[in-house]
Parts: sequence; structure tokens; C-alpha cells
Amino acid sequence: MKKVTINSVASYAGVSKKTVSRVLNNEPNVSDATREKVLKVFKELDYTPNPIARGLAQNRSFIIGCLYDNPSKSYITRVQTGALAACHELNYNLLIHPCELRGEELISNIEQLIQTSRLDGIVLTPPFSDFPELVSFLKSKKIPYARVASAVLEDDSISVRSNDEQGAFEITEHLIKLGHKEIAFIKGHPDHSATEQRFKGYRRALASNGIEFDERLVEEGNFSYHSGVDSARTILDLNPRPTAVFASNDYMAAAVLKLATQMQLRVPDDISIAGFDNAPIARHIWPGLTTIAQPVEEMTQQAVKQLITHIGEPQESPYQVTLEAKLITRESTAAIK
Amino acid sequence: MKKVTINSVASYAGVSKKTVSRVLNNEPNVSDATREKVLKVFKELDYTPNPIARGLAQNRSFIIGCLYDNPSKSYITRVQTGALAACHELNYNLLIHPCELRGEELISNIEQLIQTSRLDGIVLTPPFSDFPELVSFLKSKKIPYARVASAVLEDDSISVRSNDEQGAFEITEHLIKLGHKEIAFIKGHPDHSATEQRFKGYRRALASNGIEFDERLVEEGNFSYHSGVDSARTILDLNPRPTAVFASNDYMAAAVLKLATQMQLRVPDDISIAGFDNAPIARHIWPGLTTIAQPVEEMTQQAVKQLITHIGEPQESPYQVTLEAKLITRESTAAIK
DNA sequence: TGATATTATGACACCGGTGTCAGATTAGGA
DNA sequence: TCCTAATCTGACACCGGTGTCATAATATCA
Repeated sequence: MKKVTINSVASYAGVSKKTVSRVLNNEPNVSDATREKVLKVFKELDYTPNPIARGLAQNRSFIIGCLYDNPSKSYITRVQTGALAACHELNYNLLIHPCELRGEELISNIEQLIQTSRLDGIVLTPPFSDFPELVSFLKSKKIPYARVASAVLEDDSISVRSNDEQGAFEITEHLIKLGHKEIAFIKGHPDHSATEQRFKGYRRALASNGIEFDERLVEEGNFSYHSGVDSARTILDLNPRPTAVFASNDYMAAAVLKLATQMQLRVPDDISIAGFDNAPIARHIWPGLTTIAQPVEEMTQQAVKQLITHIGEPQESPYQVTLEAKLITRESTAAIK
Repeated sequence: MKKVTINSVASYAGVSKKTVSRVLNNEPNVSDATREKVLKVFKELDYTPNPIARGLAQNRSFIIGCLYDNPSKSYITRVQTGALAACHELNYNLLIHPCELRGEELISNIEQLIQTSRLDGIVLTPPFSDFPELVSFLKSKKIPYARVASAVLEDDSISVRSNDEQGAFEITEHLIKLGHKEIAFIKGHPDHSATEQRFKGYRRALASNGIEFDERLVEEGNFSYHSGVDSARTILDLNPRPTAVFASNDYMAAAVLKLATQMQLRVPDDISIAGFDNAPIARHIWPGLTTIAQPVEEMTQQAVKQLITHIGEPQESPYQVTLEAKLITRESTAAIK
């Protein structure tokens, strides 16, 4: 039951360490006979190369970090799922690192993370994806990074996003087509670039349908359920009350629904409610929320895959892709009566 | 901007590598003067030891794995939060590993994980905590492990749990004290040991209050929202309809609430609903769910901390603790009319 | 067939730490 | 003051891989 190392394999196969190493890494200049001999020994001895030794020799950790600061657990796990899929595929490990964007010493926190864990790269998820201080820090330190769901496209970094503006446009237009004209809007957290994008989409839909934008219908939220409750209170107390509410995410939409229900309002008969993200809660409440679904796993997976693939080889034209967001209609929106 | 290694520190401080290493690890037999000299150089050069090199020398990875297979995203993130806290404290990294208990080749999947990532230990979360095949595999391979929220206490492994049986007892008794006698019960997933425990607590509460157990009031669920919908349909169609439903977790309870609302039943006036876990959804719906809160982060943190602390030193009497679960009453339960 | 180019292989240093052990230094006691 | 014990310190091998380079084996061509 001794440990199987490259040395045992080498002596067992009657070749040098280096030759075994060549076979391991599919390097050329190994005769077919030797290669097969070594491969057979791999199987016989059930050999797995030690990534730590390899890492030391190559000055790599085979670990990438995933940064997030998000109140939505479902979003986080979706991000993780995508990142893990990519890591798995490319024999990397994922280090999750929740931390606060506005926390003390964010930069030095990240610096320490990179130093102590020797990360080979970092995936930034919202709201970090568009946080200039962090991005420029990583760039200055030459830490490879990729950005998920960023709104701002810098021209020299990997970025995979979906179109928030367009999604918000579509769901707003969906409400408009149902006859709604007074559509309240609840903004997300100001640190997230999606907040601005979704607001833009909302305004564009109004404008392109000839509905005048009314500032009084806009509330500031922060993506949390709690903030949704506050915003909902203000909105539902308006006189006249808007006939529809579009909240920038599903948690806030759920909060509107809760408050509306408490106020004996019937959804969607008395008021339509729309959300964003297609979080689990959107289908766990009654009525189910009309919302926008983004391919979060897919985005993250692509971003991480690109990140890992291009570690150590700076690209001329980095991977920048925008994926589709999709309108999902459920019971919380209906035609105005 | 050269790399700072133990060698640079050593030559800069005018001592040997080994002495630097001693200072790093707080080993004895270093004179105060030397120690301080080296410490000063650490600061001046901003030295961070390379965990990969250290790992190679000590045949460790400073990584522990966290296994889960859970439909509840909030549970997963709570587990992660606790595990990360412990890892952080002890300079370890956490490798998350979602996988299916009933998936193909679970054991070889785990074996490969351990082999390729050279994990120093593993935390098992439900339903793995009480999965005998896995536990005995780890034991046979001498992989250190700790179990979170396990029901079965083997006498030689680290285990931190909370009392599911007692929690279920309390919430059932809460319903009974509100005057309910026909209390339906929705079971969880059979692979989770909590399922049996919660059911036991329910029955014990009935028994100790002189209420006869009625098998027709028990439905099989699997902790998913969806399964809750199915169970709810059966229960709410019963004639006479039970006056309360205790679902084994909040997702299923939310499903009962959704269906009840769709059926125009008023909660809690017409029917009381109770859940378990205190998931976010419990307070994101209206009425909020009466439920049981478990200290998931705390459990996991303690388990991981013990695990890491005792890597490489088998214990005589391992850490086994049961933490308190707490009844949280919200609007979904009320006295019978 | 011999000279040369190409391919295959291994010896050895190295990555950045830790473990072992011997030797140097200091402290303690007679 | 000298001898012994305790404390410091460093030389060196080692962990398990990879990179460099020299050399051996084979292929190519004249």
C-alpha cells in the first residue's frame, strides 16, 4: 500500500522519471512502444500524478477563485455549478470566495487571497464584474481574470454576459402589450451594473411604445426581499395605483406580491407583477412570477473555461460573448381589465 | 519584483532556510534575536510562504472537500458559509463537491476526487452524513472525515448535529397546543436521516398528547417543492380535511401554502401550516411559515474545525455535539377556531 | 557504407518548502 | 574555570513533479 509516485512508475517500467513525465503530458519524442509500456504501468499501479508537485514545478496551483457578493443563494449556486463544470473539465479546482464589495479593504482582502492561495486566475461575478478598482488592480497585478454578466466591455478581458437591457425591454413590453400603461419599476442595488441596464430597458420599452416616463413610479431597491417590501409599500399606496409593477429581480417581486396579498389585492386581476432572474421563488409562490431567465450556469462555465484555457497566454482578441435572456410568462401578469 | 521565497528571506536575513522555516512554524529553539530579525524581513519583503511547496514537503494539500446533494440552495450556502469560516481560520481551502448520492459510481467518483485533489479530509453533509457505504469507504481508506447533521452516531467519528427529532416534536406540540388534532405530515426524502427523525418527533408529540396516530394523514415527499405540491393535493382533498399540515421542510410547506391559496383556503384561518429549516422562503411568502431553525453554519463550522484540527492525529474520543434547534412562530399557524 | 539529421532517452538541477542530524554556541553546575 | 547539558543553527536530503541539456539510438540521404 505504498504511495505510487512518478518514481515508482519509472522504476517499475524501467524508464526514467522524465520519460514518464513525457507520457503524462502527452509530449512528443516518446516511442510508441515506450509510451504504451508506461501507460500500462499507470493502470497496473493505479497511478495519479500529484498536482501539488506538479504545481510546485510549474509555479501553478490549478486553482481558480470565484468572487461573489450576492444575496441570492440560487444565483450563487448557479454560478458555482457553471464554474465547477468548467473546472472539472479542465482539471482545475474552484475556490469560492464570498466577500463584500463595500467591505473594508476589499482589495487587500483579494490580494491576500491571491497571495496565500496562489490562485491561477479569478472569475468575477456581479457586482465585482464591473467594479473598476478591482478590475484595474487585477490588471496591474497581471492576475488573469474573467468577468461574468458585466455590462461594461473593456476590450482586453474575457467577458460572458447576457443582455439585461434587452430582457428588461422585453418584459416591460410584455406588460405594455397586456394594456398596462402605469408600470412601476423597482431598481436593484446601485453597485450592480445590471441595475442600470434593467432600468434602461424599462425606459426604452416605455419610450418605444409612446408611454411617458413617470419618475414617481420608480423606487430604489437593492435586490433584497426586504428592500422590495419597502418599495412595494410606497408603490401600492400610490393614488392612482399603478396597474403593474416590474421589479428588478424576483425577490423584490415576491415582496410586492406578499404585500399586495396582505392588502387584499388580487394578483394579477388587480395588479400585475413581473420580476427578473427566474429564481426558484418565482415558481414557488402563487401566482408564479413572470420573469426573465438568464443562462447563468452557461455564462459562468464559458467564462471559466476561457479563463483557464488562456492562463499564461495573453490573448490578442479575448473572448467576449453575449448570451440570450428569455421571457418566461407565468400567472402574475395578465391583461388589464 | 522578483518572487519572494524562503531562500530570499534567508539570505536577506543572513540565516539558513531552516531557521526561517522554524520561525514560520513557530517552532522552538530559535533565539529571540534571530526570530525577530527574520520576522522583520518577512514584513520588509512582504513574504507569504508557498502552501504548495509546503504541501509537497508535508504531503498535504491544505484542502478539505465538502460533499453535498441537496435541493435547497439556502442550505448549501449556509453549509458553505460555515465551512469557509472554519477553513479561513485554520488556513485551509475548501473544495465544494456537489454530487448525487444515488448517482452512478458515487464511491469511485469520491475516490477519484480524493486521489486527484489530494484532499486532507472531507465534510459530509446530509444525505451523505448517514450513508453507510460512503462512511465505511472513507474509514477503510483512512480519509479523515466529519459528519454534519447526522442522526446515527458512530462512536469513532467527528459529528455535529442538531436535534431533528426534538425540533419536530416541538413544532408538532406547538400545533397541538393551538388546538389541532388532525395534523397531516409530509415526509422528506428517504435518503436523509432527518426524514426519519422528524417523523419520529411528530409521532412522539402526538403520542405524548394522547392523539392517535393516523396513517392516512402521512404523505411521502422528498423535500422538493414539487413533491410538496403532490402531497398537498392529496392532503387538502381529504375529507374531513386536516386542520394543520406539518411539512418536513419549508419548500414543501410553501407548496402546501401555494395550493391552499389556490384552493381559496385561508391560512392560517382555515388551515395551519408548519415547515422545518427556516429557509429564506419561510419569510418570503405570506403568511410567513412557522418553522424550526437549525444552526447550520455553526454545525458545519464546528465540524470542519474539528476535522482540520485532528488531521493526522486520530482521536480517542472524537468530538460529537448536538446543538439546539429553535421553534420560530410566524403567521402560518394559529389556534383552531 | 558512412556522414548527418532526427528522434528518443536519461542525468541532473530545480521549484520552495520541511525533516534529520551533526556541529556550534550558550547556559548551568561543580 | 572547566565540563556537561541544553539550546541554536545550518548542511543536506527529500517531497514528486518539470525544464534543460547532453547523449544514445535510429532514420535519412548521398
